[in-house]
Amino acid sequence: MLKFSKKADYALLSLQYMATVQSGIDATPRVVNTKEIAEEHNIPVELLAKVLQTLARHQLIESHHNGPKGGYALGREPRAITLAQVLEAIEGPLGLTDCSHEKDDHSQCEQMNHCNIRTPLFKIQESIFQLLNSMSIEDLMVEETPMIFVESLKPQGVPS
Amino acid sequence: MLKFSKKADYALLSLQYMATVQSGIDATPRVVNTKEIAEEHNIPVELLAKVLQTLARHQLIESHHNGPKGGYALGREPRAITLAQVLEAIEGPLGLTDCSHEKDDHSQCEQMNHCNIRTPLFKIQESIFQLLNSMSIEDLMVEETPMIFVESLKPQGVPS
DNA sequence: GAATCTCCGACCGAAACCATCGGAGCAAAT
DNA sequence: ATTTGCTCCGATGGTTTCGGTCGGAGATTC
Repeated sequence: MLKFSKKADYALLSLQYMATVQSGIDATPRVVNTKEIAEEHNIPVELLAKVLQTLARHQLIESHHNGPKGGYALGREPRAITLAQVLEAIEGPLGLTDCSHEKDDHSQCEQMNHCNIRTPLFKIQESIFQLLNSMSIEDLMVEETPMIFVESLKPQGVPS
Repeated sequence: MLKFSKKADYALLSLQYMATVQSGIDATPRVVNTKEIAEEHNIPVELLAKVLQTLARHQLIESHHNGPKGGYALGREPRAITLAQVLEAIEGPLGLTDCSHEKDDHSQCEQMNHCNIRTPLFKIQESIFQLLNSMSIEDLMVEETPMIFVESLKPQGVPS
């Protein structure tokens, strides 16, 4: 539950990689191609290509001319690319429920005609959005501790 | 993306309904059966049955004797049932990535041998957990404004 | 004791997702 | 001008998850 799709993982990995690679170089942002990222992270090239295409279509990255020396580079500075933007580009509009986006009609949700949990769920949704919007690619560029295990995912005692 | 499954929706609806129904009655918690909930919210009975079974197995609700007059009731007070518990019961252990739970070995994640986004993602994950753990069934029992549309899901300007 | 109603586990089709393949277009290098 | 290597785009297949359905087992009421 709440798991990112692999495409989303690949997108985040790629963006972080591109940001790291071109950091320190001010004038000429380095162009990096699909194959390089794929080999670096050991993911299938063709699938990654599709992910990068999608990111380019949403202008999160720029495709620098075809042919040799071609490739991608970040479209903006890392800080200006939020995680919400990335996820939305890859997975489409995000929301906890189906009825989050039906601006036009709410006929879809007839099955829950007496739906009483909409409002509180929207509040949760809003909090998650805020969280994902507050973090950018820049925040992914931290020195990495090799392996961290989150031990207790279980709720530690019940709020009473 | 980030969407709840229908089973999760059904679970939350049911719990909220059971909590509402038995509120005001102090001594004898009212037992409610599957059919009643299903008809109330217009969802398939058999599927809802499975959801309730799962909830019972995780002791979020109690199954009161079979036969006529049988049914379910909340296992604890609404405040003691967090959303995280519900989701985890229905969907299994929740985490943004696959490598969130591999306590034993990390062989699974060979494909991302140079995975550099683990730590920041775990931070996001932790925040979401905290959020889902801070809200309980009780928080779902609010007076409902008939229909609310969240208008702007899009990021409103970029943090610079 | 029979009937009725419930909980419970097993089963099946549908849909989404991951991954793959082939081809077209284009710019740079030769 | 030709070749090379890369980006793009569409169509396709296999696999897993999810939504939904079915029949059986157990208990209580009449």
